Amino acid sequence: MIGEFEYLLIAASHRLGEDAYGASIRREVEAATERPCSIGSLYTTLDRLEAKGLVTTWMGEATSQRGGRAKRMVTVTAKGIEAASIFYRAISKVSRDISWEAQCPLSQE
Amino acid sequence: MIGEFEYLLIAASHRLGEDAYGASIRREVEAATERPCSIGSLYTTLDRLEAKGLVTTWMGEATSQRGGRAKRMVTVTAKGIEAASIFYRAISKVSRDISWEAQCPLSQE
DNA sequence: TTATAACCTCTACAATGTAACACTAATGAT
DNA sequence: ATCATTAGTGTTACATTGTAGAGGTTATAA
Repeated sequence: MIGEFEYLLIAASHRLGEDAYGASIRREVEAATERPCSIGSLYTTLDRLEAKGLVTTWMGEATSQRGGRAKRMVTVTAKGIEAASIFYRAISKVSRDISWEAQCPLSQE
Repeated sequence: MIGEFEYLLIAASHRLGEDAYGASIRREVEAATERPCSIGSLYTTLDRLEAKGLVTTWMGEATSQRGGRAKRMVTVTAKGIEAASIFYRAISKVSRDISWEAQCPLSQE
């Protein structure tokens, strides 16, 4: 089973489609989690996902804009979609009927 | 951030309410993931959740039924609900607009 | 020719996930 | 009585994931 962070990367990549590459995925993940995602975490996990065949990556062309370094593009494989699907289904299933929010107006310890 | 398995335990415990204890939580997790959940995984993770203050556990009475050993009862703390909520929100947010299922009728490699 | 911007790589370590195996305490059957 | 069976829990060790830090490349802008 893939982990939580792995799922975040796969889902973010899938959402981004053609525009999925290291830095954009990172921004997407940060937007979803509302907390910083370190560069190291991201590429390390991307490497692992690729090793497991859940995503494919390749280096794009350098673009002609300030800092236009070549990007590491990402595509989720069918196997990756399958893994994400299983993960998501499990989370959804165990969470059915639960509404985490609004449990306690003022979160007390 | 809590991990995926930790989330499964918290959510299952929360769903079970008064009936949450080791073995019942295990069954709930297995139902959600559709795969076996080893005993060791369960208690090890339960210990960690308790150490982090995300759940409270205590030993119940032995019941008078075959194999009626004392159960380790579990309650999710406010802090645990908070953590689960954050996890769930992140997953939901990054998954918005994605429908994993029905991507490919016959999952090809 | 130096600053700044946008990106990627590598290394090491901490936290989580997981299985195997062992143990306890009750009932039911012989 | 004693032995199998059922329902539970605990411990240890190791594999997999999560995460940060520091450094390196390639481009434009000043």
